[in-house]
Amino acid sequence: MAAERRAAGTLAPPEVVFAPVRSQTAFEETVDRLGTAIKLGLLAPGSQLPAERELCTRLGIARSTLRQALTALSQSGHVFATRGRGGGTFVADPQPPADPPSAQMLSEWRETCDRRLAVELGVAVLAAERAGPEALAGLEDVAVALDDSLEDFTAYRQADIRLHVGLAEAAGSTWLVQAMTEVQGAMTDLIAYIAHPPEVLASSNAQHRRLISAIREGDAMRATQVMTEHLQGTEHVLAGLLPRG
Amino acid sequence: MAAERRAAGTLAPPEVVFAPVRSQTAFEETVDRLGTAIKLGLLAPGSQLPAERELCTRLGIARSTLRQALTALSQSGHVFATRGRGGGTFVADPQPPADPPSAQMLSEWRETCDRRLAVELGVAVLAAERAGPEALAGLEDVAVALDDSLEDFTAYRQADIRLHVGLAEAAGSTWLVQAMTEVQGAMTDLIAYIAHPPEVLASSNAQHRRLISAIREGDAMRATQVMTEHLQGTEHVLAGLLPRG
DNA sequence: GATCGAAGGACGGAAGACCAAACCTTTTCT
DNA sequence: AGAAAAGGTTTGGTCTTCCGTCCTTCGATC
Repeated sequence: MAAERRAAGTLAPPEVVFAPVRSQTAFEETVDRLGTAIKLGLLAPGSQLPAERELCTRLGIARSTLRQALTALSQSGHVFATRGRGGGTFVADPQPPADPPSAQMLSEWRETCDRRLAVELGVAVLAAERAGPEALAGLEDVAVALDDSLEDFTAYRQADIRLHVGLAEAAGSTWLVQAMTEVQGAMTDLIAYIAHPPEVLASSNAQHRRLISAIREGDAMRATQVMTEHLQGTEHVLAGLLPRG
Repeated sequence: MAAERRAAGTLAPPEVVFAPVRSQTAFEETVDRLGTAIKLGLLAPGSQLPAERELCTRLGIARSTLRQALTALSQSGHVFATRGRGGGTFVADPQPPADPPSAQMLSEWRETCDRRLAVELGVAVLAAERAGPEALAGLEDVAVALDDSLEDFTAYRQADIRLHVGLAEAAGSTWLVQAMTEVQGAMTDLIAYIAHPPEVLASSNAQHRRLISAIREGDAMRATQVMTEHLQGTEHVLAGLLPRG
Protein backbone atom coordinates (compact mmCIF):
# COMPACT_ATOMS: atom_id res chain seq x y z
CA MET A 1 0.00 0.00 0.00
CA ALA A 2 2.85 2.35 0.79
CA ALA A 3 4.49 1.90 -2.59
CA GLU A 4 2.28 0.77 -5.43
CA ARG A 5 3.82 -0.95 -8.38
CA ARG A 6 4.34 1.19 -11.42
CA ALA A 7 5.72 0.68 -14.89
CA ALA A 8 9.47 1.07 -15.09
CA GLY A 9 9.42 3.50 -17.97
CA THR A 10 6.76 5.95 -16.85
CA LEU A 11 6.75 8.01 -13.72
CA ALA A 12 4.05 8.01 -11.09
CA PRO A 13 3.45 11.26 -9.22
CA PRO A 14 5.48 11.03 -6.00
CA GLU A 15 3.96 12.31 -2.82
CA VAL A 16 6.66 14.05 -0.85
CA VAL A 17 7.32 16.40 -3.75
CA PHE A 18 4.15 18.33 -3.02
CA ALA A 19 4.24 17.96 0.72
CA PRO A 20 3.91 21.17 2.72
CA VAL A 21 6.99 23.30 2.67
CA ARG A 22 7.79 24.10 6.27
CA SER A 23 9.50 27.44 6.47
CA GLN A 24 10.63 27.95 10.04
CA THR A 25 11.46 31.52 10.94
CA ALA A 26 14.93 32.44 12.14
CA PHE A 27 13.44 33.15 15.53
CA GLU A 28 11.84 29.71 15.85
CA GLU A 29 14.88 27.96 14.56
CA THR A 30 17.07 29.71 17.08
CA VAL A 31 14.80 28.90 20.00
CA ASP A 32 14.80 25.33 18.79
CA ARG A 33 18.53 25.06 18.37
CA LEU A 34 19.47 26.57 21.71
CA GLY A 35 16.53 24.95 23.48
CA THR A 36 17.41 21.41 22.48
CA ALA A 37 21.09 22.03 23.15
CA ILE A 38 20.11 22.95 26.68
CA LYS A 39 17.61 20.13 27.04
CA LEU A 40 20.24 17.65 25.93
CA GLY A 41 22.83 19.04 28.32
CA LEU A 42 25.13 20.02 25.48
CA LEU A 43 25.03 23.41 27.12
CA ALA A 44 25.65 22.61 30.76
CA PRO A 45 23.55 24.21 33.50
CA GLY A 46 25.34 27.30 34.80
CA SER A 47 27.49 27.64 31.71
CA GLN A 48 27.70 30.95 29.94
CA LEU A 49 26.55 31.60 26.41
CA PRO A 50 28.63 33.82 24.14
CA ALA A 51 27.83 37.51 24.35
CA GLU A 52 24.80 38.55 22.35
CA ARG A 53 26.81 40.68 19.97
CA GLU A 54 29.09 37.77 19.19
CA LEU A 55 26.46 35.07 19.17
CA CYS A 56 24.24 36.81 16.67
CA THR A 57 27.06 37.03 14.15
CA ARG A 58 27.92 33.39 14.72
CA LEU A 59 24.32 32.39 14.12
CA GLY A 60 24.10 34.72 11.16
CA ILE A 61 21.08 36.61 12.46
CA ALA A 62 20.37 40.11 13.75
CA ARG A 63 20.77 40.82 17.40
CA SER A 64 17.13 41.76 17.79
CA THR A 65 16.12 38.37 16.43
CA LEU A 66 18.50 36.60 18.76
CA ARG A 67 17.11 38.63 21.63
CA GLN A 68 13.61 37.47 20.85
CA ALA A 69 14.82 33.90 21.11
CA LEU A 70 16.71 34.52 24.32
CA THR A 71 13.71 36.30 25.80
CA ALA A 72 11.55 33.29 25.00
CA LEU A 73 14.10 30.93 26.52
CA SER A 74 14.40 33.07 29.60
CA GLN A 75 10.64 33.23 30.04
CA SER A 76 10.45 29.46 29.81
CA GLY A 77 13.12 29.30 32.49
CA HIS A 78 15.89 27.75 30.43
CA VAL A 79 18.29 30.67 30.66
CA PHE A 80 18.72 33.81 32.70
CA ALA A 81 20.69 36.98 32.09
CA THR A 82 22.66 39.30 34.32
CA ARG A 83 23.66 42.78 33.32
CA GLY A 84 26.80 44.80 33.63
CA ARG A 85 30.37 43.92 33.03
CA GLY A 86 31.08 40.28 33.72
CA GLY A 87 27.44 39.59 33.20
CA GLY A 88 25.97 37.58 30.39
CA THR A 89 23.41 34.96 29.54
CA PHE A 90 23.64 31.69 31.44
CA VAL A 91 21.94 28.33 31.30
CA ALA A 92 19.60 28.07 34.28
CA ASP A 93 20.73 25.68 36.94
CA PRO A 94 17.54 23.97 37.97
CA GLN A 95 16.22 23.30 34.50
CA PRO A 96 12.45 23.62 34.15
CA PRO A 97 10.63 20.30 33.93
CA ALA A 98 10.30 18.99 30.39
CA ASP A 99 6.84 19.40 29.00
CA PRO A 100 4.97 16.18 28.24
CA PRO A 101 5.23 14.91 24.68
CA SER A 102 2.66 16.38 22.34
CA ALA A 103 0.12 14.24 20.54
CA GLN A 104 1.93 14.94 17.31
CA MET A 105 5.24 13.73 18.74
CA LEU A 106 3.64 10.55 19.89
CA SER A 107 1.92 9.89 16.60
CA GLU A 108 5.20 10.26 14.73
CA TRP A 109 7.27 8.13 17.03
CA ARG A 110 8.00 5.51 14.42
CA GLU A 111 9.25 8.07 11.93
CA THR A 112 11.48 9.40 14.65
CA CYS A 113 12.91 5.96 15.34
CA ASP A 114 13.47 5.38 11.62
CA ARG A 115 15.33 8.63 11.39
CA ARG A 116 17.40 7.72 14.38
CA LEU A 117 18.23 4.38 12.85
CA ALA A 118 19.63 6.01 9.73
CA VAL A 119 21.67 8.54 11.64
CA GLU A 120 23.06 6.08 14.16
CA LEU A 121 23.96 3.49 11.56
CA GLY A 122 25.77 6.07 9.49
CA VAL A 123 27.60 7.23 12.58
CA ALA A 124 28.56 3.69 13.51
CA VAL A 125 30.04 2.94 10.11
CA LEU A 126 31.89 6.21 9.72
CA ALA A 127 33.16 6.19 13.28
CA ALA A 128 34.54 2.70 12.74
CA GLU A 129 36.31 4.06 9.72
CA ARG A 130 37.68 7.26 11.15
CA ALA A 131 37.64 7.42 14.95
CA GLY A 132 41.06 8.23 16.40
CA PRO A 133 42.52 7.09 19.73
CA GLU A 134 41.73 10.33 21.57
CA ALA A 135 38.11 10.28 20.49
CA LEU A 136 37.83 6.66 21.60
CA ALA A 137 39.38 7.47 24.96
CA GLY A 138 36.84 10.21 25.44
CA LEU A 139 34.04 7.81 24.64
CA GLU A 140 35.38 5.32 27.16
CA ASP A 141 35.27 7.99 29.81
CA VAL A 142 31.64 8.63 29.06
CA ALA A 143 30.92 4.91 29.30
CA VAL A 144 32.44 4.95 32.78
CA ALA A 145 30.27 7.88 33.72
CA LEU A 146 27.27 5.96 32.44
CA ASP A 147 28.02 3.04 34.72
CA ASP A 148 28.03 5.46 37.63
CA SER A 149 24.59 6.78 36.76
CA LEU A 150 22.55 3.59 36.61
CA GLU A 151 20.37 4.74 39.49
CA ASP A 152 19.59 8.19 38.14
CA PHE A 153 17.88 8.12 34.78
CA THR A 154 18.23 11.86 34.16
CA ALA A 155 21.97 11.73 34.66
CA TYR A 156 22.21 8.53 32.63
CA ARG A 157 20.28 10.03 29.76
CA GLN A 158 22.54 13.08 29.66
CA ALA A 159 25.66 10.98 29.51
CA ASP A 160 24.00 8.73 26.96
CA ILE A 161 23.40 11.74 24.72
CA ARG A 162 26.98 12.84 25.21
CA LEU A 163 28.14 9.44 24.07
CA HIS A 164 26.00 9.35 20.97
CA VAL A 165 26.85 12.91 19.99
CA GLY A 166 30.48 12.09 20.71
CA LEU A 167 30.25 9.19 18.30
CA ALA A 168 28.88 11.54 15.65
CA GLU A 169 31.78 13.89 16.24
CA ALA A 170 34.17 10.98 15.95
CA ALA A 171 32.52 10.13 12.65
CA GLY A 172 33.76 13.49 11.44
CA SER A 173 30.62 14.74 9.76
CA THR A 174 29.07 17.97 10.93
CA TRP A 175 25.82 17.04 9.24
CA LEU A 176 25.66 13.85 11.26
CA VAL A 177 26.37 15.74 14.47
CA GLN A 178 23.55 18.12 13.73
CA ALA A 179 21.16 15.35 12.75
CA MET A 180 22.15 13.43 15.86
CA THR A 181 21.35 16.29 18.19
CA GLU A 182 18.00 16.83 16.52
CA VAL A 183 17.10 13.19 16.68
CA GLN A 184 18.22 12.86 20.28
CA GLY A 185 16.08 15.83 21.13
CA ALA A 186 13.07 14.12 19.63
CA MET A 187 13.93 10.83 21.34
CA THR A 188 14.29 12.54 24.70
CA ASP A 189 10.76 13.83 24.43
CA LEU A 190 9.58 10.30 23.79
CA ILE A 191 11.67 8.54 26.42
CA ALA A 192 11.31 11.01 29.26
CA TYR A 193 8.21 9.49 30.71
CA ILE A 194 9.21 5.85 30.53
CA ALA A 195 10.56 3.93 33.50
CA HIS A 196 14.10 2.67 33.05
CA PRO A 197 15.20 0.21 35.75
CA PRO A 198 18.94 0.05 36.44
CA GLU A 199 19.27 -3.40 34.91
CA VAL A 200 18.04 -2.09 31.57
CA LEU A 201 20.46 0.79 31.72
CA ALA A 202 23.31 -1.54 32.62
CA SER A 203 22.69 -3.80 29.66
CA SER A 204 22.30 -0.75 27.44
CA ASN A 205 25.70 0.48 28.52
CA ALA A 206 27.19 -2.94 27.91
CA GLN A 207 26.09 -2.48 24.32
CA HIS A 208 27.82 0.89 24.32
CA ARG A 209 31.04 -0.81 25.34
CA ARG A 210 30.73 -3.47 22.65
CA LEU A 211 30.02 -0.73 20.16
CA ILE A 212 33.12 1.21 21.14
CA SER A 213 35.30 -1.86 20.91
CA ALA A 214 33.95 -2.69 17.47
CA ILE A 215 34.71 0.86 16.39
CA ARG A 216 38.20 0.67 17.82
CA GLU A 217 38.90 -2.39 15.72
CA GLY A 218 37.45 -0.63 12.69
CA ASP A 219 34.89 -3.41 12.34
CA ALA A 220 32.03 -1.56 10.66
CA MET A 221 29.89 -4.66 10.27
CA ARG A 222 29.99 -5.51 13.95
CA ALA A 223 29.43 -1.88 14.84
CA THR A 224 26.25 -1.75 12.78
CA GLN A 225 25.09 -5.02 14.27
CA VAL A 226 25.59 -3.88 17.84
CA MET A 227 24.05 -0.52 17.07
CA THR A 228 20.99 -2.17 15.57
CA GLU A 229 20.46 -4.24 18.70
CA HIS A 230 21.02 -1.17 20.84
CA LEU A 231 18.32 0.77 19.02
CA GLN A 232 15.87 -2.08 18.98
CA GLY A 233 15.82 -1.95 22.75
CA THR A 234 14.13 1.45 22.88
CA GLU A 235 12.02 0.70 19.85
CA HIS A 236 10.47 -2.39 21.40
CA VAL A 237 9.69 -0.54 24.59
CA LEU A 238 8.01 2.24 22.66
CA ALA A 239 6.12 -0.21 20.48
CA GLY A 240 4.66 -1.74 23.61
CA LEU A 241 3.58 1.54 25.14
CA LEU A 242 2.47 3.67 22.24
CA PRO A 243 -0.23 3.29 19.60
CA ARG A 244 0.98 1.54 16.48
CA GLY A 245 2.73 3.99 14.15
CA MET B 1 41.65 16.82 15.95
CA ALA B 2 37.98 16.64 15.10
CA ALA B 3 36.96 15.62 18.60
CA GLU B 4 39.29 16.48 21.41
CA ARG B 5 39.19 14.47 24.56
CA ARG B 6 37.28 15.98 27.38
CA ALA B 7 36.45 15.06 30.92
CA ALA B 8 33.40 12.88 31.24
CA GLY B 9 31.70 14.99 33.85
CA THR B 10 32.11 18.46 32.42
CA LEU B 11 30.83 19.73 29.14
CA ALA B 12 32.94 21.21 26.38
CA PRO B 13 31.34 23.84 24.18
CA PRO B 14 30.04 22.01 21.12
CA GLU B 15 30.39 23.64 17.75
CA VAL B 16 27.31 22.92 15.72
CA VAL B 17 25.13 24.50 18.38
CA PHE B 18 26.25 27.95 17.36
CA ALA B 19 26.56 27.23 13.66
CA PRO B 20 24.76 29.62 11.34
CA VAL B 21 21.02 29.13 11.34
CA ARG B 22 19.99 28.81 7.75
CA SER B 23 16.49 30.08 7.30
CA GLN B 24 15.49 29.33 3.73
CA THR B 25 12.57 31.36 2.49
CA ALA B 26 9.42 29.63 1.28
CA PHE B 27 10.22 30.82 -2.21
CA GLU B 28 13.70 29.29 -2.21
CA GLU B 29 12.52 26.08 -0.67
CA THR B 30 9.81 25.72 -3.29
CA VAL B 31 12.18 26.32 -6.19
CA ASP B 32 14.50 23.80 -4.62
CA ARG B 33 11.87 21.17 -4.04
CA LEU B 34 10.31 21.34 -7.48
CA GLY B 35 13.64 21.93 -9.17
CA THR B 36 15.30 18.83 -7.80
CA ALA B 37 12.19 16.76 -8.39
CA ILE B 38 12.43 17.75 -12.03
CA LYS B 39 16.19 17.31 -12.21
CA LEU B 40 15.85 13.84 -10.75
CA GLY B 41 13.09 12.88 -13.15
CA LEU B 42 10.60 12.35 -10.35
CA LEU B 43 8.48 14.74 -12.31
CA ALA B 44 8.69 13.38 -15.83
CA PRO B 45 9.31 15.69 -18.80
CA GLY B 46 5.99 16.66 -20.35
CA SER B 47 4.02 15.81 -17.24
CA GLN B 48 1.59 18.29 -15.81
CA LEU B 49 1.86 19.90 -12.41
CA PRO B 50 -1.23 20.39 -10.29
CA ALA B 51 -3.07 23.65 -10.92
CA GLU B 52 -1.57 26.62 -9.16
CA ARG B 53 -4.59 27.12 -6.96
CA GLU B 54 -4.41 23.53 -5.79
CA LEU B 55 -0.65 23.27 -5.59
CA CYS B 56 -0.25 26.30 -3.37
CA THR B 57 -2.62 24.86 -0.79
CA ARG B 58 -0.82 21.52 -0.93
CA LEU B 59 2.50 23.25 -0.37
CA GLY B 60 0.99 25.41 2.33
CA ILE B 61 2.06 28.68 0.72
CA ALA B 62 0.34 31.62 -0.96
CA ARG B 63 -0.27 31.52 -4.65
CA SER B 64 1.87 34.57 -5.24
CA THR B 65 4.80 32.85 -3.57
CA LEU B 66 4.27 29.72 -5.63
CA ARG B 67 4.11 31.84 -8.75
CA GLN B 68 7.47 33.38 -7.96
CA ALA B 69 8.92 29.90 -7.80
CA LEU B 70 7.22 28.79 -10.99
CA THR B 71 8.36 31.93 -12.77
CA ALA B 72 11.93 31.22 -11.74
CA LEU B 73 11.65 27.63 -12.91
CA SER B 74 10.13 28.71 -16.20
CA GLN B 75 12.84 31.28 -16.79
CA SER B 76 15.48 28.62 -16.18
CA GLY B 77 13.68 26.48 -18.72
CA HIS B 78 12.56 23.70 -16.40
CA VAL B 79 8.83 24.24 -16.84
CA PHE B 80 6.51 26.07 -19.19
CA ALA B 81 2.91 27.17 -18.83
CA THR B 82 -0.01 27.33 -21.20
CA ARG B 83 -3.09 29.38 -20.54
CA GLY B 84 -6.77 28.79 -20.92
CA ARG B 85 -8.92 25.87 -20.02
CA GLY B 86 -7.04 22.61 -20.36
CA GLY B 87 -3.82 24.50 -19.95
CA GLY B 88 -1.51 24.28 -17.00
CA THR B 89 2.13 24.13 -15.97
CA PHE B 90 4.21 21.37 -17.51
CA VAL B 91 7.69 20.02 -17.09
CA ALA B 92 9.73 21.08 -20.11
CA ASP B 93 10.59 18.28 -22.47
CA PRO B 94 14.14 19.05 -23.44
CA GLN B 95 15.44 19.79 -19.97
CA PRO B 96 17.99 22.58 -19.80
CA PRO B 97 21.56 21.38 -19.32
CA ALA B 98 22.52 21.01 -15.68
CA ASP B 99 24.74 23.78 -14.47
CA PRO B 100 28.27 22.79 -13.46
CA PRO B 101 28.78 22.02 -9.78
CA SER B 102 29.60 25.07 -7.70
CA ALA B 103 32.86 25.37 -5.81
CA GLN B 104 30.95 24.99 -2.59
CA MET B 105 29.36 21.75 -3.75
CA LEU B 106 32.71 20.38 -4.67
CA SER B 107 34.31 21.36 -1.39
CA GLU B 108 31.56 19.63 0.55
CA TRP B 109 31.52 16.44 -1.45
CA ARG B 110 32.64 14.29 1.42
CA GLU B 111 29.91 15.57 3.69
CA THR B 112 27.45 14.79 0.95
CA CYS B 113 28.72 11.23 0.65
CA ASP B 114 28.55 10.79 4.42
CA ARG B 115 25.01 11.97 4.42
CA ARG B 116 24.16 9.61 1.60
CA LEU B 117 25.74 6.75 3.49
CA ALA B 118 23.49 7.33 6.46
CA VAL B 119 20.35 7.62 4.41
CA GLU B 120 21.05 4.64 2.20
CA LEU B 121 22.03 2.39 5.08
CA GLY B 122 18.88 3.28 6.94
CA VAL B 123 16.87 2.60 3.84
CA ALA B 124 18.56 -0.74 3.29
CA VAL B 125 17.84 -1.95 6.79
CA LEU B 126 14.26 -0.77 6.93
CA ALA B 127 13.46 -1.97 3.45
CA ALA B 128 14.77 -5.41 4.36
CA GLU B 129 12.44 -5.27 7.32
CA ARG B 130 9.32 -3.98 5.63
CA ALA B 131 9.39 -4.23 1.83
CA GLY B 132 6.38 -6.08 0.44
CA PRO B 133 6.17 -8.22 -2.71
CA GLU B 134 4.67 -5.48 -4.89
CA ALA B 135 7.34 -2.99 -3.96
CA LEU B 136 10.02 -5.57 -4.71
CA ALA B 137 8.46 -6.35 -8.07
CA GLY B 138 8.53 -2.67 -8.93
CA LEU B 139 12.18 -2.49 -7.99
CA GLU B 140 12.96 -5.46 -10.18
CA ASP B 141 11.33 -3.68 -13.09
CA VAL B 142 13.57 -0.71 -12.55
CA ALA B 143 16.59 -2.99 -12.45
CA VAL B 144 15.58 -4.31 -15.86
CA ALA B 145 15.25 -0.78 -17.15
CA LEU B 146 18.71 -0.08 -15.82
CA ASP B 147 20.22 -2.96 -17.77
CA ASP B 148 18.68 -1.46 -20.89
CA SER B 149 20.31 1.90 -20.29
CA LEU B 150 23.95 0.93 -19.90
CA GLU B 151 24.92 2.97 -22.96
CA ASP B 152 23.14 6.16 -21.98
CA PHE B 153 24.31 7.60 -18.70
CA THR B 154 21.54 10.17 -18.43
CA ALA B 155 18.88 7.51 -18.77
CA TYR B 156 20.75 5.19 -16.44
CA ARG B 157 21.06 7.86 -13.81
CA GLN B 158 17.35 8.62 -13.92
CA ALA B 159 16.44 4.98 -13.44
CA ASP B 160 19.09 4.70 -10.75
CA ILE B 161 17.43 7.52 -8.85
CA ARG B 162 14.06 5.89 -9.32
CA LEU B 163 15.43 2.73 -7.80
CA HIS B 164 16.96 4.39 -4.80
CA VAL B 165 13.90 6.54 -4.14
CA GLY B 166 11.78 3.45 -4.62
CA LEU B 167 13.81 1.70 -1.95
CA ALA B 168 13.16 4.61 0.39
CA GLU B 169 9.45 4.34 -0.31
CA ALA B 170 9.62 0.62 0.35
CA ALA B 171 11.29 1.43 3.65
CA GLY B 172 8.08 3.20 4.56
CA SER B 173 9.50 6.38 6.02
CA THR B 174 8.53 9.69 4.49
CA TRP B 175 11.50 11.32 6.12
CA LEU B 176 13.83 8.89 4.41
CA VAL B 177 12.15 9.50 1.07
CA GLN B 178 12.63 13.21 1.47
CA ALA B 179 16.22 12.86 2.62
CA MET B 180 16.89 10.49 -0.25
CA THR B 181 15.66 12.91 -2.87
CA GLU B 182 17.73 15.70 -1.39
CA VAL B 183 20.84 13.61 -1.23
CA GLN B 184 20.36 12.24 -4.73
CA GLY B 185 19.99 15.80 -5.96
CA ALA B 186 23.31 16.69 -4.42
CA MET B 187 24.94 13.54 -5.75
CA THR B 188 23.65 14.21 -9.26
CA ASP B 189 25.39 17.56 -9.25
CA LEU B 190 28.60 15.83 -8.32
CA ILE B 191 28.35 12.88 -10.68
CA ALA B 192 27.06 14.64 -13.77
CA TYR B 193 30.44 15.46 -15.18
CA ILE B 194 32.12 12.12 -14.61
CA ALA B 195 32.51 9.53 -17.32
CA HIS B 196 30.70 6.26 -16.60
CA PRO B 197 31.62 3.44 -18.99
CA PRO B 198 28.98 0.74 -19.53
CA GLU B 199 31.01 -1.87 -17.64
CA VAL B 200 30.91 0.25 -14.53
CA LEU B 201 27.19 0.75 -14.85
CA ALA B 202 26.66 -2.97 -15.40
CA SER B 203 28.54 -3.91 -12.25
CA SER B 204 26.70 -1.19 -10.36
CA ASN B 205 23.39 -2.66 -11.43
CA ALA B 206 24.57 -6.13 -10.44
CA GLN B 207 24.94 -4.69 -6.96
CA HIS B 208 21.40 -3.38 -7.21
CA ARG B 209 20.19 -6.88 -7.93
CA ARG B 210 22.10 -8.37 -5.02
CA LEU B 211 20.69 -5.64 -2.83
CA ILE B 212 17.14 -6.38 -3.88
CA SER B 213 17.57 -10.08 -3.28
CA ALA B 214 19.00 -9.43 0.17
CA ILE B 215 16.02 -7.23 0.93
CA ARG B 216 13.61 -9.85 -0.34
CA GLU B 217 15.06 -12.37 2.08
CA GLY B 218 14.85 -9.81 4.86
CA ASP B 219 18.59 -10.10 5.39
CA ALA B 220 19.40 -6.66 6.76
CA MET B 221 23.05 -7.48 7.37
CA ARG B 222 23.69 -8.52 3.81
CA ALA B 223 21.71 -5.56 2.53
CA THR B 224 23.89 -3.13 4.45
CA GLN B 225 27.01 -4.92 3.24
CA VAL B 226 25.99 -4.76 -0.41
CA MET B 227 24.86 -1.17 -0.02
CA THR B 228 28.18 -0.19 1.53
CA GLU B 229 30.07 -1.66 -1.40
CA HIS B 230 27.69 0.01 -3.81
CA LEU B 231 28.32 3.41 -2.30
CA GLN B 232 32.05 2.97 -2.07
CA GLY B 233 32.16 2.74 -5.84
CA THR B 234 31.13 6.35 -6.35
CA GLU B 235 33.08 7.51 -3.37
CA HIS B 236 36.35 6.13 -4.66
CA VAL B 237 35.83 7.71 -8.04
CA LEU B 238 35.13 11.07 -6.46
CA ALA B 239 38.10 10.73 -4.13
CA GLY B 240 40.31 10.30 -7.14
CA LEU B 241 38.96 13.29 -9.01
CA LEU B 242 38.25 15.88 -6.38
CA PRO B 243 40.41 17.68 -3.82
CA ARG B 244 40.58 15.88 -0.51
CA GLY B 245 37.60 16.67 1.69
C1' DG C 1 36.06 56.96 44.40
C1' DA C 2 35.98 58.18 39.39
C1' DT C 3 36.21 56.25 35.04
C1' DC C 4 36.13 52.89 31.49
C1' DG C 5 34.44 49.06 29.14
C1' DA C 6 31.64 45.17 28.42
C1' DA C 7 27.68 43.25 28.91
C1' DG C 8 22.32 43.14 28.53
C1' DG C 9 18.02 46.10 27.39
C1' DA C 10 15.09 49.06 24.49
C1' DC C 11 13.38 51.76 20.46
C1' DG C 12 12.31 53.08 15.69
C1' DG C 13 12.52 52.92 11.07
C1' DA C 14 13.47 50.54 6.55
C1' DA C 15 13.29 46.55 3.72
C1' DG C 16 11.67 42.38 2.33
C1' DA C 17 8.83 38.09 2.42
C1' DC C 18 4.52 36.39 2.60
C1' DC C 19 -0.35 36.37 2.35
C1' DA C 20 -5.05 37.34 0.95
C1' DA C 21 -8.40 38.64 -2.14
C1' DA C 22 -9.66 40.35 -5.72
C1' DC C 23 -9.77 40.93 -11.02
C1' DC C 24 -8.07 40.14 -16.02
C1' DT C 25 -7.03 37.18 -20.11
C1' DT C 26 -6.89 33.16 -22.64
C1' DT C 27 -8.63 28.91 -24.14
C1' DT C 28 -11.62 24.94 -24.44
C1' DC C 29 -15.63 22.42 -23.57
C1' DT C 30 -20.63 22.22 -23.52
C1' DA D 1 -22.73 31.93 -26.92
C1' DG D 2 -21.56 31.11 -22.55
C1' DA D 3 -19.61 28.64 -18.73
C1' DA D 4 -15.54 26.88 -16.79
C1' DA D 5 -10.78 26.30 -15.92
C1' DA D 6 -6.55 27.51 -16.27
C1' DG D 7 -2.54 31.03 -15.96
C1' DG D 8 -1.45 36.29 -15.36
C1' DT D 9 -1.85 40.74 -12.78
C1' DT D 10 -2.60 44.14 -9.19
C1' DT D 11 -3.08 45.91 -4.71
C1' DG D 12 -2.68 46.33 -0.01
C1' DG D 13 -1.71 44.71 4.22
C1' DT D 14 0.88 41.98 7.98
C1' DC D 15 4.75 40.03 9.90
C1' DT D 16 9.68 39.12 10.20
C1' DT D 17 13.99 40.61 10.04
C1' DC D 18 17.60 43.80 9.84
C1' DC D 19 20.35 47.84 11.12
C1' DG D 20 21.69 51.44 13.86
C1' DT D 21 21.48 54.04 17.94
C1' DC D 22 21.02 54.87 22.53
C1' DC D 23 20.33 53.54 27.50
C1' DT D 24 21.43 50.99 31.82
C1' DT D 25 24.03 48.27 34.70
C1' DC D 26 28.14 46.99 37.14
C1' DG D 27 32.89 44.82 37.64
C1' DA D 28 37.62 46.17 36.84
C1' DT D 29 41.04 49.41 36.78
C1' DC D 30 43.38 53.57 37.64
